[in-house]
Amino acid sequence: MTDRPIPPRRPMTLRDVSEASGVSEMTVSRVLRNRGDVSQTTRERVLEAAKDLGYVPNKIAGALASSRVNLVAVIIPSLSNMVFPDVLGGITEVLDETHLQPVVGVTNYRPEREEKVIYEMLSWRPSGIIIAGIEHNDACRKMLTAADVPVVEIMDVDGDPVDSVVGISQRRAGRTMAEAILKQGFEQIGFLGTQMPLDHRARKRFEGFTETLARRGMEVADQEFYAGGSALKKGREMTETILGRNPDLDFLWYSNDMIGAGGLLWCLEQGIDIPGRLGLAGFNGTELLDGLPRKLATMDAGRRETGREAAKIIAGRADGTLTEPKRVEIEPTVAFGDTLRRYKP
Amino acid sequence: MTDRPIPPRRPMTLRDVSEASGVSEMTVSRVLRNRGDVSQTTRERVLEAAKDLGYVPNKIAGALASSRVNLVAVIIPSLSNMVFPDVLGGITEVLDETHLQPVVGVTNYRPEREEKVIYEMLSWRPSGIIIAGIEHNDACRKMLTAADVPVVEIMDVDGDPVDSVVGISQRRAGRTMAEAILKQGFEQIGFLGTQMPLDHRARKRFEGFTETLARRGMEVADQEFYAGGSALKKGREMTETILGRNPDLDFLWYSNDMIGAGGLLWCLEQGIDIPGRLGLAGFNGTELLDGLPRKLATMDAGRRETGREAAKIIAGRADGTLTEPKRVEIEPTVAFGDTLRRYKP
DNA sequence: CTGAAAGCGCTAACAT
DNA sequence: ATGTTAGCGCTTTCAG
Repeated sequence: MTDRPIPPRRPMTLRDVSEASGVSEMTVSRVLRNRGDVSQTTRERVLEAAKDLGYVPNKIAGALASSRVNLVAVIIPSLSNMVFPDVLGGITEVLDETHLQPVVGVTNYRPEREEKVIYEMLSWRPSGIIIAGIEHNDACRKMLTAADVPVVEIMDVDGDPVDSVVGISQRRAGRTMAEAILKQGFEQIGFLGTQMPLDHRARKRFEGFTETLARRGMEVADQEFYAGGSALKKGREMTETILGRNPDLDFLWYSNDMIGAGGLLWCLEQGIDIPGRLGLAGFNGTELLDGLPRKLATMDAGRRETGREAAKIIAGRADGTLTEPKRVEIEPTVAFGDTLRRYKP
Repeated sequence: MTDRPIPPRRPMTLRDVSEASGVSEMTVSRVLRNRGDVSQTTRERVLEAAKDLGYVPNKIAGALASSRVNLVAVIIPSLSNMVFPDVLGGITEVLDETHLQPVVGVTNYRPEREEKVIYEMLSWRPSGIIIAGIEHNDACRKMLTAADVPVVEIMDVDGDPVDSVVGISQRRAGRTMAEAILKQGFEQIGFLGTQMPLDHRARKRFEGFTETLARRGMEVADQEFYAGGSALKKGREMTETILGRNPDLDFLWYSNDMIGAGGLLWCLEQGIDIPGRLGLAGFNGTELLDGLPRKLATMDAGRRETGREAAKIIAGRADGTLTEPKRVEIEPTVAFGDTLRRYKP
């Protein structure tokens, strides 16, 4: 056995497949992209050679040459929020039918991270951007506009979108919830939410809520906020605190289902009559609520549908089917569950 | 005002910044990458021009020229599982200190999707791959090996890793849990889990569990599986079913905390003495459990730490600090909570 | 400290 | 149906 020096391992290229199959690089490229007419024989020969070598095309080179990138940037504030995985599910569902691929970036609700993530994503020249929220700082807006890429802002339609927008009106959601609560005759309403000045969606919801109360000459009787920790536990604690401070409250609205669930559990343990003595509602329409002792009222924000619609817009833009910015407002629906309806219908 | 035809909008390049700043493309490139010596004056001039134009470098071209990509592919089965966002948190925490960027791909526990995601990710020539699980089909293993990229398989160390591996031994976790349960004198043990032949980690855990029982001449008295739907609700239903069928059970082990929580809630409603009459335990050490009426026993799988260690390995490989494959076994710990300890310590 | 030339691995646009 | 040529926008390398 001769002892020839091993040449340094060079990354594999089209050329290797070309040589292995005895076909020009161009034809190999055609086969690998199912493009143009290639004879059945050549096609098979190439495919076999490629598979045999374990060849994976270099999309970096491909993208540079074709100025086409099949990536869709999805920028969201958090993964642990329950709602974002759902949106992502809707996006994936639609993109799976196309040649497009979602790529996720997380900002942790921090504007400076959002800026960095957008910059980073844009530097890969994606086919589209789906981004949570409609509030972005100037730098972000500038980048998104200048990039000349389809942009879909999601989960909030109250404001001035960069391009397309899909989601519920958070303000309207707040109003609708307030109306539902008032209609049931509740009057002393407490609000419990996250301490997040940067969660604009929660803020707008709250604004819509108070606005409707104000129109009837009412206001939120008490509020309580939390940050960090187990949302379920915080829900308990905040509920105990707010009711301790203000025993006359007859309704509690929670800014998300998880803290609402915590509150519900605590109230049941205390033997509080729900919803006779105290009504409760959460927000998001989380699946989780199905397993609680009593079904917490909530509001479905159409997360999955939001994801689907956003993805459809990007896909439409990518294949030229769609050329204009689009605005899709999703209708949020109140789920009364067992904790909001005081009077039997 | 003259009516000159607007030239077609061409994507912005280094050249535009070069012209705007009156400096060669090469120097602009140097400034933008903080590379080499550039005079303070030139640097500022370039930076201003770039910012002014809203220039975002084209990483595709950069990566092609330098064969350096700052992306780390993170491939996980699901986002709605609670555990993966935590791992991702650990990964991000470490990568944030570097120039590397995580990019997430989701497989939905489907091997054919895993294959596709790996292929797609590899085609972008990432600096590393972090992938959940150690079980991959031949095509996947072949790609991962051939790619000549640092690979870290996570969350399971029982098997033959492609390269590096970080996580708990799922089998050992099952054994440890069995020992803890037996030590408390429980004897009629039921198991409740997900109906997922492809969730190898759950399977191995179960195998370790039964193995330990077998060593004492015991076996799992009954089992129940579910697929899809609200885990909390399924936990309730399964618990009712299994206890209905087999009232003599004195312990239930759930393959995840969410169904465990459902079971716990149901049992408490039924007035079952926990853990006197019936012991319960989940798995994962989820934060969620903090808010339950009683604290469910569980096992912390060190998710965040797993993410951190995996990211450290990739970072080390990327900067040349680390050259050998590494194996990091994380120690899972039993959290007794209020539902496992029969006798006060 | 700055610039010029060559080329990364692929594909568009033409040949043939 | 297949091959040839000329870049894509950047970075590497080498010269000033």
